[in-house]
Order: sequence, then structure tokens, then C-alpha cells
Amino acid sequence: MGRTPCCDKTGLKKGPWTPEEDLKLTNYIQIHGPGNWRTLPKKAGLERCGKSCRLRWANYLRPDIKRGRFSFEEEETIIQLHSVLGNKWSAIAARLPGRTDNEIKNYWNTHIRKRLLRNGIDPVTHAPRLDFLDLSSILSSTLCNQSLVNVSNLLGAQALLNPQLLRLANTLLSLKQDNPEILLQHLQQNQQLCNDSQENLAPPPLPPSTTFPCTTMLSQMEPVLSSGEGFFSCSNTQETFVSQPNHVQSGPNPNFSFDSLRSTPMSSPTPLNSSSTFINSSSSSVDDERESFSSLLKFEIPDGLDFSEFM
DNA sequence: AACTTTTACAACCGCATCATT
DNA sequence: AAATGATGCGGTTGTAAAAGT
Repeated sequence: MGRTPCCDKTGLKKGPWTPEEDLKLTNYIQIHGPGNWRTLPKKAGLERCGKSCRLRWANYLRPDIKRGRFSFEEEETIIQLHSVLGNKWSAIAARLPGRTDNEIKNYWNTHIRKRLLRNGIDPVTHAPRLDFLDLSSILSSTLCNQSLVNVSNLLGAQALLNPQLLRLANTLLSLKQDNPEILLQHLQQNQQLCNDSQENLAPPPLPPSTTFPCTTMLSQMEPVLSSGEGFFSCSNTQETFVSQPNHVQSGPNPNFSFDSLRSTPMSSPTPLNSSSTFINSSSSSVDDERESFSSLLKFEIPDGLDFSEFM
């Protein structure tokens, strides 16, 4: 197909927009609507190409754009959607009101992606990158923490199949490290949830390809993702399984429901992770706090496991 | 204080897709 | 059906501000 260049390369301004240009574009669109983007610049008195105008409007001037830092819930949603949709930024943006695809893409590349990498998670597949992990230090630190509450066993691995409990486990694990007293408080508050899960959540009949006995398949363990961090679940018994998250499948999960993303309790913040906490924090402290979740990358060591084959 | 490096984000570019003729 | 034009999308770049030395 033939194609004319989107705009003359000569005589048209490039680079950052000035307030005057913004005003011209905004005023024009508010009166006339965007109409034809190619002809808009001339009509609006702008020396820009239509593409540049469209982008400026869509990514910056549009009145319904939400500006400011991404909330914890938004970040969670981005990670979850990205695990399913990949780099379909416009599709992700469509589910985050007020956020543009460009903004989400930038935020992913400058914040989320880096953090996942630091924590040994492949930002493309959302699977753990064992080559990046210092397994020996993780293993030794885990072995030295036996006196701490064993949250995975407390909840029961079945519970991890419940997204609500997944979030709870996530919170508990971070508290386990940082604040055992609050942890106990959380445990009491959520006792009923755990009980309900144990009673009502019989292990669903997962297909063979989605379940792994931990004692034999450490190398195949996938992270249970929550809040963008990897989280291994494993116990000492052959009966305990971890669920392979849908985001490591080769394509979109046919059973995945976007509605569930919106309504799932996983998006309901616990007090610890409330959005207001993050929004009102300075940038560095927010990152620090989120960084603390890196402690989640822990798992228990099955009896009789030969570490040497993983070193 | 000056310089360098890093970070964050706006903007650009080229290709893909859709709509129209 | 093919050609053309408009728009959308995702990767990449440019640059100002912040952080570090």
C-alpha cells in the first residue's frame, strides 16, 4: 500500500509542546471536536502534524485523564493484566479509567519492569528467573527463619488457590518479616476467611499440566503473583501443590474474566497497602515500601531435596 | 558549585489495521 | 479487489529534572 508521510518533514514543529500550543489545540477541539486530525493543525493554527496533535490530545490534554502517581491498586491491575495481555498497552489502558496507554507503558518500563527484574521475575513471562536468583542465600536465609510463623502451612496451600487468600498471604508474609505483632492481628482478623476457605475450597480438579508436587519439581515452580512479586508456595508433603498461574500460559487464558479483575478482592487493599498510604508517601519511600515485598520470594525446602542439582 | 549519571516521561517513528473510495 | 488515507498501537528516543560524585 502506498502511503504519504504523516506530515511534511519541513516546516513543522517538533518536540515539547508550549502552553500556547496546548491552548490552541484544546480550544479548537472543545469547539469543533478533533474531526480530521490531518487537517486539524492548520485549522487550529498549529504548526504541528496531525499525528502529533492527536497524541498530545490523547496523552496529555484530554480532560478525563487522571494525572499523578499510580495507586497500588492500579499497579496491581496493570501487573495482572500484563500477565494476561502482554504489551497490549491500549487494552490495559482501556481497563484503567483515566490512564493512557502511553502512561501505562512508561510506568511499566520505568517502575514495574525494573522491580520485577530486581526480584528475579521475568517481566515478559512473569515467571521466576532462577538464573538471576542467589538461590544459596535465599535457601540459607529461609532455613534460618524456621522459628517464624509458617504462614503457608497456616493457610494451607489450598488456600493459595483462592485469590482473596492469595492477597492475604502476600500481606502476611510481608508482615511476617517486618512486624510480627501486626501479623498476629491480621491472622485473627482473617481467621474466618481462612476457615471458610479450608471448608469450602476443596482443591479444584486442576489439569495435570497446572499442578506440581513440590518435592519433585522445584525447578518448575512458578511464582504465585500478587502485588507484582513472586511467591512460592510449597510444603513438606506430597499432597501439597502449587497452582501454575495463568500468565505463564502461551496465550490469553480462555477462562480469564476481566470482570473478575475488577471485582476480585485482590484489588481490595489491606490497611497495610492502602492506596492512600502510597499516594501520600514520597516517591522513594513508596518504592522502598514496595521493595520490601521482595522478601516474599521465599519457599520452604522439601525434606530430602538435593540442592546440589540446582547450584 | 560544577559536572556526570540516572530517572521519568513526553513525544516521535514506523508499522498495522480499519475505513472509504 | 485494490488503492488510498486516517487512525491506532507499540517500540524507541530525546530531554528535563533529580540524584550522585
